[in-house]
Amino acid sequence: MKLTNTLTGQKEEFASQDPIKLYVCGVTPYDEAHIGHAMSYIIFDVIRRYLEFRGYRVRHVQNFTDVDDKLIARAQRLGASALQLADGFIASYFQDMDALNVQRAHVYPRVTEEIPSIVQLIQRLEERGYAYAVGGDVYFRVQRAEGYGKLSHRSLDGMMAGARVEVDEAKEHPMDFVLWKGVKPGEPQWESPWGPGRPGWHIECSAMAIKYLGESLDIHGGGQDLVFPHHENEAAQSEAATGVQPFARYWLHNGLLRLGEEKMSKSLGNLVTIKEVLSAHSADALRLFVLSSHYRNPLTYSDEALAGAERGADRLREALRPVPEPATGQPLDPAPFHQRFIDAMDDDFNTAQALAALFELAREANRVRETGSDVTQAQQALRELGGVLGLTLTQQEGDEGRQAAPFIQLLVQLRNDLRASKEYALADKIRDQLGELGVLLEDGPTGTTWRQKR
RNA sequence: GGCGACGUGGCCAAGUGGUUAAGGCGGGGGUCUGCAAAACCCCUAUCAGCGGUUCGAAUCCGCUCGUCGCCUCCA
Repeated sequence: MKLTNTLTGQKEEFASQDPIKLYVCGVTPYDEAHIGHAMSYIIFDVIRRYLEFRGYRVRHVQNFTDVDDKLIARAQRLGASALQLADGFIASYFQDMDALNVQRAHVYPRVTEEIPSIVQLIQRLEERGYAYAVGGDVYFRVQRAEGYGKLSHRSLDGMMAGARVEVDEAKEHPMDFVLWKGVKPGEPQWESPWGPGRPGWHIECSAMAIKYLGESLDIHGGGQDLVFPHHENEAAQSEAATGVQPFARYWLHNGLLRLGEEKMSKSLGNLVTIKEVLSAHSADALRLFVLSSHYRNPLTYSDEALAGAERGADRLREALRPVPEPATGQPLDPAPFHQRFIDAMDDDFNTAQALAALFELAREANRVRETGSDVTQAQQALRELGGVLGLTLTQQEGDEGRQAAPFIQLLVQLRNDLRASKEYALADKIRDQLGELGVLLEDGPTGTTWRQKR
């Protein structure tokens, strides 16, 4: 199995360890999760599912950064506490992830509940000469960190040349970053050896990862926008504190979702929330859309693309229709498709190629079932491998659908009586009008079936 | 300005040195059907441009053009 490691910039053989220690950077819960988040968490969900499919055990930890400037600012604007605001958006986040069929991590540590470990880690850095206090703040001493910039492949000099580095008199070096922020009026605060305050941005991930997974991780993941400064700083301070290298053996980063020609991001305000997408499209469609390109490449969102993905999802679902009569022909052997799926996924999680194998399996199953072949094994394989990609491939009928079912069935029977007596005009009218209500009728050789359109 | 990624059919998107350049969506034609729908079959590209390396390149190198990302909060 091979995967591309941001640290080396190379596609490397994945040297297995069991259980695999997987840390994925979570969200700052100050707003609804958007489809950029969906993309990232779908990708890491698939990576985890595939590792498990390949027989590894995976211990998956994902944080919530529930103290942060924007979270505090928003809470103050709304007259709520930061904690309340975070609680609400965390609940909403879990709703979204459940709806997307994203498996839950084993642990979801929250910054506000991990302050002691964070303080301890900063103390360790201070003892080892990597941190210094100025006023109530504590900074990380970037110049002392050997190899700083190795993850994002840039040098301190190169970054300084960017000229957008703000000069702060308090800091020894402009790139030094804050580990502990001294308290400001009206902000959440905790006691510490440096006075009351709260953690800086990057330190929480180090503290939580080390606490729940140990001093060296197998895989650390997140969006490409986190490579610098977040992951760079996380790696630097973790290695500085523990002396263990590397902090993470494999760094995996997904490409960013774009809307039009720009990245979708909170600061640009060009967001589409997960809830908005799921009100119009199925989770399978969103997953198919995300997985149809390679996870490291950027992807451009559009409603048309989602609609296309929905059609594709429909086709896979269709292939799973039950076979009514007992099949007599040669059973379809899914093994070659199974193997193609594995070969694709083993190669840096090439989900696009893996999906191609599934589509071809679906087509082959549809093709041979018409000649009476047994496709139950093929369907089982499609279901299983689809499941590895987190696809449910089921029609999600709402409560309305379930309640309307007997009435729809009644209309279908009535219409078939009309068809039997060749009253096609009326029969078509029933079909058309049900269609307008979102109910699709299909007359097959074995009878009429119906399903809901989205 | 520094670092990096990308440019493949109408759209999305795999492939990264050598059989007929995956797959999805869309479009066209057909089979099936009372008609549809679904399903299936057939058709729909020479890989941004230029130059080079090589027996051979979409795939390696250089240049040009274009797009995007990071360098500041961000999955």
